[in-house]
Amino acid sequence: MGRGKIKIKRIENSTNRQVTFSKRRAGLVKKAREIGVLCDTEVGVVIFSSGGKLYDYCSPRTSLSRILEKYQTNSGKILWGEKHKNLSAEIDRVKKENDNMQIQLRHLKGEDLNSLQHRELIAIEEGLQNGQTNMREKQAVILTLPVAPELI
Amino acid sequence: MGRGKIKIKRIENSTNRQVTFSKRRAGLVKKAREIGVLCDTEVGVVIFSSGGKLYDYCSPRTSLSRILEKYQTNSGKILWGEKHKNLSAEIDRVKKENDNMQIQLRHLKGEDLNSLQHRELIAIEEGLQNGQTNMREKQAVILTLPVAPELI
DNA sequence: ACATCTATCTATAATGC
DNA sequence: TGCATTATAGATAGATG
Repeated sequence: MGRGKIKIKRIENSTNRQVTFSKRRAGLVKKAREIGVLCDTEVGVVIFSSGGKLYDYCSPRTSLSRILEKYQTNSGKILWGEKHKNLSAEIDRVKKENDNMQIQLRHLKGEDLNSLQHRELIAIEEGLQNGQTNMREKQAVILTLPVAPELI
Repeated sequence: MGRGKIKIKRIENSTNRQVTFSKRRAGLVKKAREIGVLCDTEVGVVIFSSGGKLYDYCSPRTSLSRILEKYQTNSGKILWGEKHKNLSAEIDRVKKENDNMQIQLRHLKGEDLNSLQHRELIAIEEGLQNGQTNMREKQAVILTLPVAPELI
């Protein structure tokens, strides 16, 4: 539409490309607004220029966020699959750490020892003894302090 | 554009509205495709008809998901609502649990005791002694077994 | 409700300043 | 470089089958 017909393919001249981008972006947003009003629909448009700049439009009385939420429930497509996967993976990882520590704690308390090898029991025993040694040293320090331990 | 000019306001006749919706939706998507190709940009469009039906377009070689990911990093707006928040919250919760157990373990090993109150030290000491008691009982059982402990 | 047609309106490519 | 103009291509409102 204009003085000459153009082929729909990337405009090589970067100046022309930029100019056309501005014009057509405005046009696209205008059309989006119009269909929204005329047909009483919700419309969202997101455009990234090749320079990475962001432009968007969305019908009044709603938000991209809300439109996309609807999009997901309607299409069944998950838009943020990757992000969610990452978060879920982190949860799994942390929970596993958690379980391991839980078990260690139990062992140190003398619980759930039945499934352990002798070697492992020895290690725990050593851990307990180290702990007590350290603890006694600490207590000793406290007892030699000139004030009551409760106030430390 | 057409036999007559129209005002940009909701089309009351529902048949006309539906027809216009189809036509303009096609037009909008075509424009989106064109600006994408001509200007080498990424474009995403989401439309909900008033009947709740979903239509969308997105440049080839990408996906709405990717476009929206970019949208978020560029705009700083968060598009995903509850789900994401819930996952984040769970991560926080689990990590906190994690930290607490980490600390307990350290304490039982006799580390990081300096910041503790006397009362807390006593509790830990008791824990250690319980642990050792339980441990000794366990060891005693093992020692009375008819096979070498290593093979258990 | 759906496809086709066409007169008319709109968007815009090229141009000029 | 960016805005205003204008001739033309493209989109589409209403009509018709």
